[in-house]
Amino acid sequence: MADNDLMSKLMSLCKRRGFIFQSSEIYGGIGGFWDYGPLGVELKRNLKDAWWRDMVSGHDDTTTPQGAPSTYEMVGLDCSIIMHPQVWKVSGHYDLFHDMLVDCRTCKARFRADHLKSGECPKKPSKRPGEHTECDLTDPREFNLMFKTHVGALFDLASEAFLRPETAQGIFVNFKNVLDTSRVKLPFGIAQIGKSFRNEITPRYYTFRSREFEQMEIEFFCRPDESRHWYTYWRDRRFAWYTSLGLKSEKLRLRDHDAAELSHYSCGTADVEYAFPFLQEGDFGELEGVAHRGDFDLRSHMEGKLVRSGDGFAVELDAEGKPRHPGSGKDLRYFDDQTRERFVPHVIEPSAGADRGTLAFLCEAYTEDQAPDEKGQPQERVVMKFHPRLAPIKAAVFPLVKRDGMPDIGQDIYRELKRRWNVAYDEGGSIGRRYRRQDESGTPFCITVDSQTLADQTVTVRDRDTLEQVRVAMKELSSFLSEKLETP
RNA sequence: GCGGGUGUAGUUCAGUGGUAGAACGCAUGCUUCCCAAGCCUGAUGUCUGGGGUUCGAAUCCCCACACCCGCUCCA
Repeated sequence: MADNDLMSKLMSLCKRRGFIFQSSEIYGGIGGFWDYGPLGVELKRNLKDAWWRDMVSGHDDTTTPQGAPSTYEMVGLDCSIIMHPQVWKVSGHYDLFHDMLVDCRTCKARFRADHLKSGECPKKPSKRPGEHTECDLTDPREFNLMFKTHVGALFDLASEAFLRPETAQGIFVNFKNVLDTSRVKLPFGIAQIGKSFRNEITPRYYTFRSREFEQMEIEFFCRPDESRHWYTYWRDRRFAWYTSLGLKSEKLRLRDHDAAELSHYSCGTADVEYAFPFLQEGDFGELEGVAHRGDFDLRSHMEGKLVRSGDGFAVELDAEGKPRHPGSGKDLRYFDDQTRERFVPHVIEPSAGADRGTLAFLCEAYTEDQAPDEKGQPQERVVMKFHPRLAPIKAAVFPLVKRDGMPDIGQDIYRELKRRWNVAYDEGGSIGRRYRRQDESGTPFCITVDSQTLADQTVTVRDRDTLEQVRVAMKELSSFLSEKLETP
């Protein structure tokens, strides 16, 4: 049984507190698109920043990470959303995402229009679609899972272009540029964070399956004979990343795809999956796919669109024996100056959904527990237990009361801390109310100026999860928070 | 894409043809020395949208849209 109760409560909190809004809400909304509010944008940005820091800018390319075959390098990239249409023809997305389909109104089956003569109607005895008397086929309709647009003011076929359905291709088509300009040597990774667009038939599950979404992707290039080892390294490393940010391991799982499930390009894929509350008990939803893509992508962009052929891949040919979708013809091979070999590197692709990650951390953070009221009676409390690195607001500063100069001291502290972190200042309402407000925002620490502050320049720091308070000298606050917030 | 449900204040909801409501939240001020307190004052509604029926529609009818649920799909 899915936990719909939890999901409704989380969704109303996200609206109430400004994490997530429906896109274009005042006009009735638009299906499959979502906006992040003031707290949501901080949360999602923190997630992306943590990813970029942990995978890219903080990467140490002089030390072999645990579990890795060797040291490696890592660089970043930021590619355009609209690319040359040939990219999508060669990558296979155009053919896969762009079909004329026929639906049967009776049996609800869907067929490719060009497969009607070879397809099989699900009704028994087996016949071709349309051959049963009850069959009620629609006209062929265009299904385009890529968003189409036009480049330039002229709307004709030649100007047709697509919003990218994945960020990966931008990395592959820039492979040579990066090689030629950054001095990287194999093995190395190219990372990118950016928006992608898929015209999903059924957007569903809050922000989980959206039509516009953000990906955090690495294309990791390595020698073919080391690729298996790198695949397991990345698979395990990426799984561990989520637990390090607070997803409980029993709600996470790493699932290897079986052969039938593998994508057209992949010779090995594992998903990092999370037990979202909107799914049935025992079901998991994908946060990230880690795929072994072999040399499929670089080869495609050299030779043309590939199709499976025996155990490997071959360029798909048209009726005249020419490539159906020709590649760039550019040599995208890597030259190893130690071994004097020239070859197409293999690719390991850890591809994470930033919105799905954000949603998983929201679900994980939502907690109801008990906190005492002013009379000491336990009251229900809603608290978002974000990992400190992800928390939208890192600390809040309160004067206990609005007199005796406490607001001035509180504002001084606020201004000092604001130089390093996103910090809130609040003097409205009772102290308990202000604590609870920050609990729903997921703020890990609340700093309160009280009468003792006036005497000895210490403040109380209240812990979001334990409710415990410690006294800290004002001048130690910055280093105190630094240790609490930035120690992994 | 199919079927079911829902749509009223920021949130949760009441309102069944006759003046748009409650609680919480928010804002304001007083009080308050540590966990949603008390009191003051106040703001906030395209009743999802569009059509129709009616003297009159949040309420009845039709059409759309959005979200939730179950199938289907997930390259």
